[in-house]
Amino acid sequence: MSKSKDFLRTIVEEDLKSGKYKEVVTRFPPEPNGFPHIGHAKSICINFGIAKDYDGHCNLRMDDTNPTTEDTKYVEALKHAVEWLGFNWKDNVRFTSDYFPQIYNYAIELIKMGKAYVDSTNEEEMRSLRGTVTEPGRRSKYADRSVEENLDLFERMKKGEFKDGEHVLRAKIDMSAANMKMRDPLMYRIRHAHHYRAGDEWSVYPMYDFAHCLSDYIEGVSHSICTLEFENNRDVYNWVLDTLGLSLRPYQHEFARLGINYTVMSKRKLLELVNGGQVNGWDDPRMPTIAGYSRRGYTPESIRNFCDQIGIAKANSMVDVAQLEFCIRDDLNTKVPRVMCVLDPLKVTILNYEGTEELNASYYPEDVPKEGSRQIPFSKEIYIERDDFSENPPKGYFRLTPEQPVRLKHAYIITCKEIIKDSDGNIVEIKAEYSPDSKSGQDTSGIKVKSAIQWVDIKEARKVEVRVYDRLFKDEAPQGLEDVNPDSLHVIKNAFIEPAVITQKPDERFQFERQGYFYADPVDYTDVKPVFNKIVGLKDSYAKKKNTVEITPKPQAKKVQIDGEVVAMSDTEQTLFDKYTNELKLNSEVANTLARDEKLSSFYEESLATLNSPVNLANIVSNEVARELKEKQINELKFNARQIAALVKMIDDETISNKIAKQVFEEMVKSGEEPIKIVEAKGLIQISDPSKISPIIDEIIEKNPDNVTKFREGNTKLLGFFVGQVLKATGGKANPKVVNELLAQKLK
RNA sequence: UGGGGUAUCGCCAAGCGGUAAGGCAUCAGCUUUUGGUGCUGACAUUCGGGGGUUCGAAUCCCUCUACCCCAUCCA
Repeated sequence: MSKSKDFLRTIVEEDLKSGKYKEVVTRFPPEPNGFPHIGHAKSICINFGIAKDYDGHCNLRMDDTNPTTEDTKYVEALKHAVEWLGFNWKDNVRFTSDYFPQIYNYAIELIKMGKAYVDSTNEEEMRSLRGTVTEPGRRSKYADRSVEENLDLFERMKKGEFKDGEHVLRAKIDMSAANMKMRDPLMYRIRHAHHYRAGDEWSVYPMYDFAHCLSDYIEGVSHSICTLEFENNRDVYNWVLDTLGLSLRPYQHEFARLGINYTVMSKRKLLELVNGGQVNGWDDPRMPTIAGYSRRGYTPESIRNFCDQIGIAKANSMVDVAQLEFCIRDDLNTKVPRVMCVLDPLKVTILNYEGTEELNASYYPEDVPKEGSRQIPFSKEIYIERDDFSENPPKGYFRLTPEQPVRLKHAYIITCKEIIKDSDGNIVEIKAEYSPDSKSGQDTSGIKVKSAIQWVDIKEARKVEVRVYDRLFKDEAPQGLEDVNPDSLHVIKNAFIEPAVITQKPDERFQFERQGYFYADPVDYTDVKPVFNKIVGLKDSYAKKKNTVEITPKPQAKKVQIDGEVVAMSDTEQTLFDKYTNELKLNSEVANTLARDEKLSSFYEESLATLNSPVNLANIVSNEVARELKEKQINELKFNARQIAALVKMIDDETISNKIAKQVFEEMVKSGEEPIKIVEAKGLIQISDPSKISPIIDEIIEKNPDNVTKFREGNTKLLGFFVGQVLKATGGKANPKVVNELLAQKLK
């Protein structure tokens, strides 16, 4: 649990601490128009996870405002996905469609306020009136309709008096807004369609932008978490709630959606796979759907863990599928029984063995703290994996060869005596001999083997079907069907497994020793015809080494960045720039910053009138003041130019250090207090007396012997560490220049 | 092109002016009757590029670049 907090949890914590909300309420709000995939899992883990972490609650809400795409079967799949992942929603499942009456009333309220109007422009014209990203839009002629007319029209829209598309209800915001979403967004459209839940009651349906924020509000949601593509919609979200005067309301926060390499996540592309027959339905074990992972054998824990590991941020990213595979291996490693299964059988006859015996074997290796064992039948004729014998072994081969004995796991050591081939030269059988005194657990043979391999007794083994999956796409960032891997499914009809797996059924998931993790297919498995899905292979450093092709070292060409052209200065800016560099001796960068920004230059000039310290003044104005002026006007600032001059005066006098000056500045930004008062009140006067600083340094040096050694060994960047420690100990008041000098002497 | 975002190791990702966390992947070594697991170690003199401010910058300022989102009566 030492994991650092993500930005959402940081926000939630702050909001709880500040008392903005008493309780955190989140929601998972999918539209029930498709099957949930692992991207939904991320969202589920975030929303339910945050609610759980802060003792709040999370609702499951179907965002079902579009009657033409939604269906009950998706509602069920979504509910099941949340449950499968191990989360509980508060009370019943919510439906935006249940809020239709309330949402409708809010629309009426907006009309009455003159903030919404019925527009009867056709679709095409509306698009052209909306303008483009660079050109402002124009309002339609219907925007001036009276409140009464709007009310009347809207009611008749609801009653079903108009055809689809004849009218819409729009918010009256700003047709020239830079944010396209704010150009009088649509709030209602006419849809004469049957809603899977609301039936035929409604002829008008609210749009996402209107319904979502209100649904969040109605449910008392505090943190409305969604993906990055809704960033632009946030302004509408806020506009609706603010205009309606709804207080104690939710705020929207966005995170980056999940991408995994060799995988597609879009509903449309997933649907193409299903419809195109590339996979066998939504729950095909190769699909990145919850149903697919579940059928494949992934555990809810592993998916949750994965969502935890990848973190939450705002950068678009592509997670390596290896991270997911690690999670399922990691989970199953400590849980699942080990059994023996031969996928590609090669017959071995043990010439010197007669009769049969039962070998006792634990289901779990020593490092897994679980109990349980079974009997494994053993006799003269067994199967081993074809891969585990090599007539002409490559270097570093640990398994059975004509010269090299091998242990049969849980049984005896065997040695190859004869290789039987068919007329084509294919190996069909191995004749071997066993060492009677090499029995597992009581080996006195003294024979050293390099490896222990899995095997099954031919007579007692059960035939099983094993489905081995490879990644669905051959491209790391697949675009569509053209990138599908044609060999993503291998069905092995004649694999052989030890009988206890079928008769004892110690679990549903197994590790087939040395091969990977497998899952009894929940749909097709029967005792008569057992079917197993391969969940994931074991890590295989031998196969990896073998397959290592000399990858041509990429040319590592350091990417050259081309600098764009800087906009030329205007004449006035140029004059100012010249004055700053020539008369005031500012460096060109600072002069440039100041000269190009009218707010900054005027602020600077004003401060200069009070104090003749052009360079220091310029520095603080072009750096610190610039930050405050980015989104504000000068008259919105709590401090003024005279106060900045007073602050700089103290730096010039060496009353305070630059570091303290920044601290004082922060305070001025917040309170507008006089800098001198702040310095006095907080006792921030700089300590430059070496005799006061010296003992503190001694103490720090004494407390950090390791770092002192490292420093003396040449790790000079540690000087910063020591300076930091001393400054921390003095509340930032020590004169850093003095500290540096002293430190350099003492650490020598 | 206006606006809104984002850039830290091969892939994720912390970091909020004072020693560049952690996970995955990779590579070594030890352990091992799974070429698994476990353990140990290695793996960013540097944070998209360039400048500036500072004793000190991934963090503050300026500037450039690249990528993502927005002009559905979808969500």
